[in-house]
Amino acid sequence: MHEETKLKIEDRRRGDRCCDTDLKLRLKPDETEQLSEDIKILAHPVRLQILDILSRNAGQVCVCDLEAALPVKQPTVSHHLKLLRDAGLIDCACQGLWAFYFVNRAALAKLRARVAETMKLLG
Amino acid sequence: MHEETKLKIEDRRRGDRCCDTDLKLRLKPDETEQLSEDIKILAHPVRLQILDILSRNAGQVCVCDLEAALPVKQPTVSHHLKLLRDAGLIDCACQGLWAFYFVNRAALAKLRARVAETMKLLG
DNA sequence: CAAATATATTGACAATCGTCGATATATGTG
DNA sequence: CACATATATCGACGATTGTCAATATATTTG
Repeated sequence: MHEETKLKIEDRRRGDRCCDTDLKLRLKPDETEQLSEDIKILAHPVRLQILDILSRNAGQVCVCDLEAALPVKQPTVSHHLKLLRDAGLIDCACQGLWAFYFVNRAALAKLRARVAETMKLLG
Repeated sequence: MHEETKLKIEDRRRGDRCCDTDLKLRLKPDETEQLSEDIKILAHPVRLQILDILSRNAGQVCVCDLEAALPVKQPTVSHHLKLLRDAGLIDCACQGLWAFYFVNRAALAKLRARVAETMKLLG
């Protein structure tokens, strides 16, 4: 089906077989998988808003404060907090009945750098 | 239920009512919605790989080249290409039987800037 | 026109995600 | 202990997403 010598893309003409091009991936499959997983965390308005709020009120915001500020109910807030926590982007300090959340600035900076680097590569 | 004067966060004690904090959002709901929508486009390994390939082979890659390089079948490749096209991040030039795709560098740069700005804000 | 090829589209299906009511757990109050 | 409050977890449900076989469309060749 394929010729033995590969067809250069620039020589491809009408009727020539295609798919003989050997495209290398600069991003390795594993890296890509991991990166898209990380980006997914940011791809939700509520999670962006949570990060926005926490970034300016470190350690001073409890779950019900967030619930009051966001368009979702408490279990949903807790759900998104858990995702952000599992991703290492936020953390919390329990104090009495409350859980005061804060951004993990180091982790967020690291993610930011990785995203920026990748996007620069792609653009 | 709530006192008339709001409780300062730093004065909150055990048993005090919470949720009286008036948290302002730096990111407006509409912006946040739009931004998360844009980020979602990047949150898939196949789409990241497509951008990776196209960025180094502008106008030289057809769909079946991509199919050969990616772990998904042709309809799925076309599907992701359509999403990227609808988002304005790529474009294509049809030539005979082939559709040669390329990255819209201006659009990607614009998205990159917006993402970077937001992440800086959050960190 | 008939056959071959490349791509897009459709439709079905499974998997994942987002949401919320209900409930569990933990802490503090009287 | 009984009660109230804050948060986490569970379970169900609908919405969205990802995938692919099948098919449609378009182009080119003979």
